[in-house]
Amino acid sequence: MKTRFAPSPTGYLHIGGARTALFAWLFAKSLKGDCLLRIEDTDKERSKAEYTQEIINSFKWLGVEFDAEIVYQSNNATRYREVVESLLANNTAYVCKGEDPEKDKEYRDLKLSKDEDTVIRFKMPETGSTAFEDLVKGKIEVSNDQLDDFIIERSDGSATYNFCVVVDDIDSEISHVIRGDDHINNTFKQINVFKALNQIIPQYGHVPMILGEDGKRLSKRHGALGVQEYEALGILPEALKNYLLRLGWAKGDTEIFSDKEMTASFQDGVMNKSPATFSMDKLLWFNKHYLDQMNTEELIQKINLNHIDKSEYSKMVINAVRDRCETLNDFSTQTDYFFNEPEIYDQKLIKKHCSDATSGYLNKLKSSLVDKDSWNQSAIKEVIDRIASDLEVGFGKIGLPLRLALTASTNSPSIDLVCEILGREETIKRLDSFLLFLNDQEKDL
RNA sequence: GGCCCGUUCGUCUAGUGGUUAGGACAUCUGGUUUUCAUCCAGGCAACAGGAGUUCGAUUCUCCUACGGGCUACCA
Repeated sequence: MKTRFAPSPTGYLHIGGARTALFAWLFAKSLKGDCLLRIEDTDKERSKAEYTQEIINSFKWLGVEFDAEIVYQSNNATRYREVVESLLANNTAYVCKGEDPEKDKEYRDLKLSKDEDTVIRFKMPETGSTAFEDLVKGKIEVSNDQLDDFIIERSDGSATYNFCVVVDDIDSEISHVIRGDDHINNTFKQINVFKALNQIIPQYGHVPMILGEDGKRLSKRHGALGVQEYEALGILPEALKNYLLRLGWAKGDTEIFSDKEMTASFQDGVMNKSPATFSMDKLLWFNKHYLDQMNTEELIQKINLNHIDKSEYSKMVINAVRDRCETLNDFSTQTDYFFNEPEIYDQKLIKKHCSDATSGYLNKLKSSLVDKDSWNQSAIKEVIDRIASDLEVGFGKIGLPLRLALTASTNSPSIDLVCEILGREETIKRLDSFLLFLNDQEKDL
């Protein structure tokens, strides 16, 4: 069996297209079949080669690998011409002059010759109905009088979408067409072309669309981000894939599916018939899950930050902050102060956590830290605890200013751990800078 | 307008002719905690509406409402 995904290169690959592709691909892979990528670039005005490249890159990143060569419809013009001729020959298509849509059918048996003022229309059956058994929606049927004689070849001699699709599906021997349900109405037209050509009609499965967080259909101009933008946001491909899979497909209550599990269980799950609303929150939850699973080396490689390398120091830093990161990008701000001394302190935080007494506390702490014989998390905690109880204040009166001094933030791992990782020298140095800063502040007041 | 598709907690969904209608995300509460997180425990919350079939419908049928799609010399 063989499926295909057929985007038109008129923009980047957005999340909806990616999901449809994922379903088509998974459907094929779960049945040990092939899935083809076909670029539908018959619209010369809007199709761009750079979009094609972007689409290809997006799939590469996602880990969706298509089989065989990419098919470009723009390469098939002669083939389409040939098939149009055969339709003309067996009288299932006709040349039409068509200024008036009402009168199109009057040209059906006129057998005009083609020129630059005419198009070629498909001769749709006028009675009966066209029906098919959809893989996800069940039986779908429409009366043929609803279908019109659509154009298959433009006046410039180029073929149109609903016709090209059929020719390519035949030539590529596509057995199953998995696509968005916005194509349901096209299916009726296409089925009739298959019939006119005397070819086997593939099986169709129409998957529902994705809606934006506001409930409106997701589109390029309506909040749909490109796959590459999720990458830029620090989303892992496995997280996006897993999330997309669960958006519209389910196998019981299971949420997490590895690549292998996806293909293994795809046929056992159920595809939903209704459109689903995209949720960034849930995507982020999947992302955190896959981030948690990753070992430190892998993580360092994926984070791809200049200051993070394979050193023990980097590893300590990563492991210290990973709990509070849900995207790859979060590691940037979360690790920054381990590599760069804070330069400015937030006034609001200073006001909130520091008082006149703070300098005194911190000076005491500093001298104890300087004298402390060992330098590790528990030893440092001991020192802070002791000073706090000597001074008869809570841990926060000392710990919070210390955190500010070292990280310029109120969001960091345990402060004793931060001290340990930073090292004694750096810790004292930052403490000194902060003390100086506090001193200057008092003068200003 | 015509045609096609759809409708279970706020969101993603499971599920069945008889269930306390289950899980996940979000949210709320509590616990752990030196901050922020993480983590753990618990709570709130749904079968669109109306007929019909049936001993019984969330489940089957029809209608209505609402949502989406198509209706191009776009794909």
